[in-house]
Amino acid sequence: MKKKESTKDVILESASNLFKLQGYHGTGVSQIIEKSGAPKGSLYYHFPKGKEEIATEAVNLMKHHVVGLVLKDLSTKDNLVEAFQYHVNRLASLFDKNGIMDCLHMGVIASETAMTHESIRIACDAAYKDWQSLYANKLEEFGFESEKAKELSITINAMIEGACILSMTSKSGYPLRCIARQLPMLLAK
Amino acid sequence: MKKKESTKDVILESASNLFKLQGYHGTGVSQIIEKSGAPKGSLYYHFPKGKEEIATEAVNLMKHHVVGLVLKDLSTKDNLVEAFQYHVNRLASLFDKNGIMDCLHMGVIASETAMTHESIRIACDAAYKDWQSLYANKLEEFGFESEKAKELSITINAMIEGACILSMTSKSGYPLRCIARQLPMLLAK
DNA sequence: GTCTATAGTTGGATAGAC
DNA sequence: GTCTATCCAACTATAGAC
Repeated sequence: MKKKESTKDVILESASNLFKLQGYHGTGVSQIIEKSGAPKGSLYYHFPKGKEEIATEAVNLMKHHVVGLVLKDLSTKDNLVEAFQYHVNRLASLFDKNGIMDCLHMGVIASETAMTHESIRIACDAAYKDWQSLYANKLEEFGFESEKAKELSITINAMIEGACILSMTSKSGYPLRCIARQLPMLLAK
Repeated sequence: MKKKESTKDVILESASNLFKLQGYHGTGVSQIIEKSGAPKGSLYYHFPKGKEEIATEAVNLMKHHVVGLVLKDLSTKDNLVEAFQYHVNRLASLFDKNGIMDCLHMGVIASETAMTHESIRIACDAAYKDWQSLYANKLEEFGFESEKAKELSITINAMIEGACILSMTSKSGYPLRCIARQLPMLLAK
């Protein structure tokens, strides 16, 4: 049984893609309704609080999407370092192939709204913490003590976010591949 | 002899501060002229190509500012790891004190414009590469081979940019301090 | 070189018919 | 729940007096 995609879901998916690429202020409500095909009235029916509410829910959608992606990537290898390297290198390959950072880069919207739109900031914070938990779980699985695993998970999260920016700016997956090669030192016991 | 600050410089400094905090699309030309005190006519006299030209030159200003800051921070310690840790921890302290990431965070404007405003992208790319050169020089000074130094410098750059985002999102300098503590592993020989 | 006034467009948001 | 028409504020940019 195929689940019909509701108008709300269509709007949210279009919004999520646009926000990832152009950021919060760079994306207009009119652009969202144009891409989703929905009329402006529907949008304000489903999201009465307007743009900020759409962005908050779009961030939650990105969060769930990335959780799935990370879980899949990290479970492909038996070796800890190789698992994380596979994850990062796959992001690099996707970027080189598509020319856009179409996954796992929330940094733009997070930095833009951190000091001005509290509800979006909270959603971004929750997303980052969820991803870090996935990393930390994997690290503990391989013998890292809880506190150390937490610090490493934050470091890995930071490296990836930063490398996404450097890759976009230099138009090359090289920075991402570069941090992948430093993971053995970082995760040495 | 005190050098008088030209109208152009005042505009550029205001623009630079606003772009760092609010990003490219989040900052209006009207806001820049309001903060700088200059009238709109002057702005378009000094920057005929408008907002994009202001942003490009504002990024160059940030670049030079950070170059000075990095050179100063890295020269305070004789020990390699301690020098970099001092640098990162100082960013964390500044953030905790001021509540804003007022230095060394160009990620917002870089990601926002990477795919749409080529001249700004090039300016950001040049800034990142300049900072990485400073890091790489320090690393080579302490015996790292050229290629390895380059990869580490990119990694450090990525970690800092990413940690700035996480610190802003979580409203705490903790992520920055966290990556500082992982530097001994990363820079071990 | 400096400043004002304003053009022209797009932004987010709303009212009300269906 | 869906869609259209429309409001008003904000935006970038320009023209032209001084």
